[in-house]
Amino acid sequence: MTLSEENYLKAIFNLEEQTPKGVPTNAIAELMETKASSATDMVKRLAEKELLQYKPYQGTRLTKKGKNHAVKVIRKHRLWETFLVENLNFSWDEVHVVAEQLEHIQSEKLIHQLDKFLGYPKTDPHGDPIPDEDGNMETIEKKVLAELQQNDEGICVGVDDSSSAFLKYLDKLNISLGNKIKVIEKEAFDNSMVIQVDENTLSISSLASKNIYIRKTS
Amino acid sequence: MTLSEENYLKAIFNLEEQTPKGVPTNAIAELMETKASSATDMVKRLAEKELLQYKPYQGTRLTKKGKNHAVKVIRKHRLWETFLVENLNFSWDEVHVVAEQLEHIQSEKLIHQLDKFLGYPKTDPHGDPIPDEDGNMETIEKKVLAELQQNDEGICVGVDDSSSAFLKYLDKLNISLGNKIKVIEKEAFDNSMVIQVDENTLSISSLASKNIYIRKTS
DNA sequence: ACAAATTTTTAGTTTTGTCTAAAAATTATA
DNA sequence: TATAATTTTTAGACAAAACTAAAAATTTGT
Repeated sequence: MTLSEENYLKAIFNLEEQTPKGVPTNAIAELMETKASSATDMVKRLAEKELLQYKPYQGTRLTKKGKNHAVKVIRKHRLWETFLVENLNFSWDEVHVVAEQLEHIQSEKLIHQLDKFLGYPKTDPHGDPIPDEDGNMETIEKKVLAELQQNDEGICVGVDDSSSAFLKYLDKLNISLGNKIKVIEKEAFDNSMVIQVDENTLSISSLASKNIYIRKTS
Repeated sequence: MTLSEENYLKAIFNLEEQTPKGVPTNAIAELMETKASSATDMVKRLAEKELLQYKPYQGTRLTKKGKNHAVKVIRKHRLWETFLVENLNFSWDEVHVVAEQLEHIQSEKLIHQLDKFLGYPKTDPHGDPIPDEDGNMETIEKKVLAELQQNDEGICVGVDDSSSAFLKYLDKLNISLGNKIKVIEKEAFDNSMVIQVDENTLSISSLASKNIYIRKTS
């Protein structure tokens, strides 16, 4: 399994959650920042290896084998992110790029021992669940902050980790995993919110509130 | 700088110590377990990038730029080996293969923080010196055990890490870094030795004694 | 010094993963 | 339901890194 194949597999895995009836080639190409023709080529190769099913023009679906492999890569990615934040003083917006590299290191023992070293963490620094050795992971019932109503309360359990600018912004607002968040006011006009984070009161845009995941507590 | 280029650079760096007047293409090919024609191709590419000087049929020498880069890779390799042994319960014969992969991860911050995390170690688990951020490393004055005479004493400061079988053998004999070793008897016939390792007395072949490095203390 | 042996290079292919441009299939629209 | 717009695939090229086979340069042996 090459590096490139692994990256495509991971991308397709992530896309499947949103498009359960066959992932379109274009979506893959976009996420991989490449051309549709390249995505077609790769999808064909992965189909030969029985990592996914592919019918021309109908999109693809990972096979069990492909899904297993993707989950393994995700497990590695999230364990490394945890290590970087917990032990090497990385901040949560810096870890992604490095973990993208580390996730491809091949060694069963390495990842087993890393997991043990970290104390078998259940979630990574962005609140995403870490699969165990058998590929099972906690499903964290999370809502987007934007969906909460006035006086609703919850705990920040995750963020959309795709944008490092966003993560830096959250740092500035002092919002991080585990914070208790209460909706003080919801502005119907632009969907902005006034929220209370632990003891701090602050205002947050609609866009930002759509990227913060909450586990409701009331 | 691709993965392959980095591996060649490292190989050439290691060969230069033994062949200071131009590294022959064949030697590179052999160490890289590839064909001479491939080595020629790569050497040409590295020469274009000014990482080494190359005149057809005359062998190559790394430039300062090439040497710098090679040392950086070696630094990463040895820091990772240290991490694997100290924190992830790897034994010294298992670390090499994994470190070969980890040494190619690109992140200044990662390696800086890893060094700090490990407490700025001076040597790796095989006793080889770890270069600092500026590329400087301790030169450890080491002799091969085979050269010692009867009643000479020393401390085990390194081993030839190329063979995992050898490292496993040393584990069985309970020889590891930092052990005090004394030559009890030297057999002229086959150059085998009877040595005392800490409190243990044992016999060791000529071949083995050529692969153990000692810092003499008497 | 000259033929033989060895080392090194060149030339031509292969594989992986990408690209552009054009063709084909699908979906949307009027 | 034709036609237009969009999506997807095919065909043909390219670059990196390897290979094989053959040619060229160097070194060795007598």
